[in-house]
Amino acid sequence: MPLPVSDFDPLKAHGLKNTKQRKAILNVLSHSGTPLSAEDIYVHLKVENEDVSLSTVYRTLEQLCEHDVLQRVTLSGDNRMAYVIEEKEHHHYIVCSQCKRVLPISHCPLQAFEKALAEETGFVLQGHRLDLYGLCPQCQQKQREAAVQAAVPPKNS
Amino acid sequence: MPLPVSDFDPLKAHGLKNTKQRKAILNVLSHSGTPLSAEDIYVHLKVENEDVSLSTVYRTLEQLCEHDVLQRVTLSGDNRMAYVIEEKEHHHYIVCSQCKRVLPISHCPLQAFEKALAEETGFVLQGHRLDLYGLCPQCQQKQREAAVQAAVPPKNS
DNA sequence: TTTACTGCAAACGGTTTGCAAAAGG
DNA sequence: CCTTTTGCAAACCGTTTGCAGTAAA
Repeated sequence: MPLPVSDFDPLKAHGLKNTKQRKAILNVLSHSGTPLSAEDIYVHLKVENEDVSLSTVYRTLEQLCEHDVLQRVTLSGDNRMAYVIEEKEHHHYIVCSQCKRVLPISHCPLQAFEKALAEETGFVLQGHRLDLYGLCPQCQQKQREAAVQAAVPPKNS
Repeated sequence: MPLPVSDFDPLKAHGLKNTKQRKAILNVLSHSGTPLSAEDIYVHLKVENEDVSLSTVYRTLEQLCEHDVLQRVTLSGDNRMAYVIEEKEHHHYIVCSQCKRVLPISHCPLQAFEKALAEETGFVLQGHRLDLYGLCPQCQQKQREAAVQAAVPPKNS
């Protein structure tokens, strides 16, 4: 359940001007559980008749990333950047390679690995990028149905 | 130690014509332990006075990926695609966020995690993307030296 | 000789930027 | 008012594509 944005105002908190456009962008992101691209946000706003130019979307997103209000992520099989409201807990995503649905994953399995890796390589670890892809239950189901369909010898037509 | 490309010819093996350009591209990749971008390869060839157009580089890379001779990877903090000779063993990379040096990591820690995740989410896992970033030993050293330098009160300007 | 391949230049898609007008504080 | 911020259009950068010429088999 997304909290109302107004509860803690990231714009005022960072000395940024409180414009209609920025509020609208933050509003879209705060109501989406998953990362959105600039274009996603742009069309979302268009649908809601909030008129914000694409460059403003880009500029706002970048600015909010610099202030650590948002986080940039890049998901498998998509050349675009995507953005989420910065969460306190670190987590990853699994993307359905068919319908592109994105599911957040709360647990990150890499702490132990990073520690071992640091010892082994001498690197000081600063972060990582992990995302997974697969078929979501719904698309598996569709695929099964299609297979059954194909197995039936075509009657007429 | 990179094997001579000629040992097993991926071009002939896949019914692709054995052109000078393709051999040159494969040669560059087989002598690089780490992923290279199209541009990387292009300039590499230019330096060696092998004249290959950038579009040919792109077309060759894509083709070889389709035939599973190469693998596309995308590394943190770089919007470009990079390419490596396909290895039998699955592995990942750690990138130095300062000097951009890339170090391959042989062990992948995600098998167990994927299994658990499949059970938990109902997804059929198809793959993942993981890369790590940090500071390499050399850049840590440089940073330490810089810190010492800064600690000394500036004598004469 | 046939077909695959190459180089060139132009197109493309996502992102960034310069500039003059508009709006926040 | 003064400073940000905005919208527009043009630039940008990595990548892809159409096409006419070239080279492999």
